[in-house]
Amino acid sequence: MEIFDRFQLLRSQTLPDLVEEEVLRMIKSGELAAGSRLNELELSERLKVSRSIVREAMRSLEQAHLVRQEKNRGMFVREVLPKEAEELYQLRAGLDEMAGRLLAPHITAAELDELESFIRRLEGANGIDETFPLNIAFHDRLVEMTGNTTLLGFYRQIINRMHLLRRRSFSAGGSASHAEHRAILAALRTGDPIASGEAMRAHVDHGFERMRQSRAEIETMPQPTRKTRGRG
Amino acid sequence: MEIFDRFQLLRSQTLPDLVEEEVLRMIKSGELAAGSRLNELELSERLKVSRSIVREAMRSLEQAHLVRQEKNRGMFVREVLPKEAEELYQLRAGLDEMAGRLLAPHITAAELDELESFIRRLEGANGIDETFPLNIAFHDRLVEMTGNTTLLGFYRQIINRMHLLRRRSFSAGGSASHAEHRAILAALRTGDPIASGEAMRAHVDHGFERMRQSRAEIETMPQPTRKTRGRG
DNA sequence: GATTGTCGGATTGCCGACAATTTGACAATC
DNA sequence: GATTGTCAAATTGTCGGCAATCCGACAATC
Repeated sequence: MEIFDRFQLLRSQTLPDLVEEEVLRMIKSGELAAGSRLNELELSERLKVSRSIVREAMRSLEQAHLVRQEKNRGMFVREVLPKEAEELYQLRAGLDEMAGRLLAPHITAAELDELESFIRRLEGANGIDETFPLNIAFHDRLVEMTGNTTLLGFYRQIINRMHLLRRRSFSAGGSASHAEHRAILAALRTGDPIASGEAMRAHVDHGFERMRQSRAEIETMPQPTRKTRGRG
Repeated sequence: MEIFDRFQLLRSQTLPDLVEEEVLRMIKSGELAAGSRLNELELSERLKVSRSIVREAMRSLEQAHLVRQEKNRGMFVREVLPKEAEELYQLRAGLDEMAGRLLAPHITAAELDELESFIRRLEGANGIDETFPLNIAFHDRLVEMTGNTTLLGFYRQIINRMHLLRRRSFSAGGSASHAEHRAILAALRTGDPIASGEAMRAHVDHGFERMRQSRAEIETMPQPTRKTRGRG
């Protein structure tokens, strides 16, 4: 690591930042399941920091809607009910449409190549453990290319919240998905904002339908629950 | 206040929540100007709480992009530069367009009346101190009517951040604005999602242009600055 | 006189301790 | 035996204090 990077790190990273990052990682990876309870003392001991640090980190995650605090009762990883899941999809569709509209007019040849490379890797990948992160990265990069960092921030917030959905199918692959990726790329190539936006929106809308299907087939809708996990 | 409300309050409100609320109010009201420094000790003494409480509240506001923390140097009310201002407007335009699309198909007669009442009051109001909060309330209520609480949450986050813009013109009135409100209402009355969405988007886009104009006339673009205000 | 070194007050980063609340178990009462 | 009262362990809410860092002032050096 470059000396300048370390300098920046020491200068900017506080313990609460690191704890927040770690808990976010645990939520994203599924290590911490939706609905599970977070014990302050246990967390602070595991990460070798004081409870104050953990509490600060949790405040941030609460604002991001990833955990919820009940006064005097503790913190819980949030559960996303079907209604909210649909709302998140609607929002993501809106933002992705925006991204397509914004990006199309000024995307470069190099960027088109980069996106195509993502798509090729996605088509070659198999198993959700390979496709899932690649798919996330593809869409993240596409939004990043718009140059609108505020949009990117909101987009990531939505994706983070979508990680709370039980099934990872919210961003899974499949041949239908691959075709849609190609359609997005084709639209961007023409430089048409409207067509690009619509290709993006269609992809998200179809993704929502695929999730509903797979959920309907495999499991019942998740119900709200107060039940906490064992504390061992 | 109802006994049940007080019960709910005691049950849910923590000190950090109250502090966060208060600082948010101060930022919105302009009591705390963008760029100004926040002294932990001073805040904690003024609000009669410990520094830990203030720090927790600030973590939340930081996640909401309303303040920024510099390690060992303090917290500052964020400044929104022109690039970010434009991005916020683009985002708001996107979300408002979404709101129009979502609301149009199922808006009720009572809701149309309510919105019209807002518009009439806006047309009768004068001075930014009257029009500003009314205008905010009108748009907030409209988004709320969509029933998409997740959308409403993101929308409010954007509006909060827009309060950091120096000139309140980001949501000011004017006869042009009034006409656009009428156009939105008319579109919603027809129940057409596309037309309603476009009316909403047009209103925000024009609002952005109005802000740019007034800023170009009156002041130079705000520059990034490290300078802190006096500490008295 | 401009640069560099040193120091002290002010402020933040972090921690451990105490108080308040919750929660489940068990006893008491009808 | 179902309800109510009581208690203790576990956990969270809040606080004040110590250490580390920053920052401006002043002194020293060239």
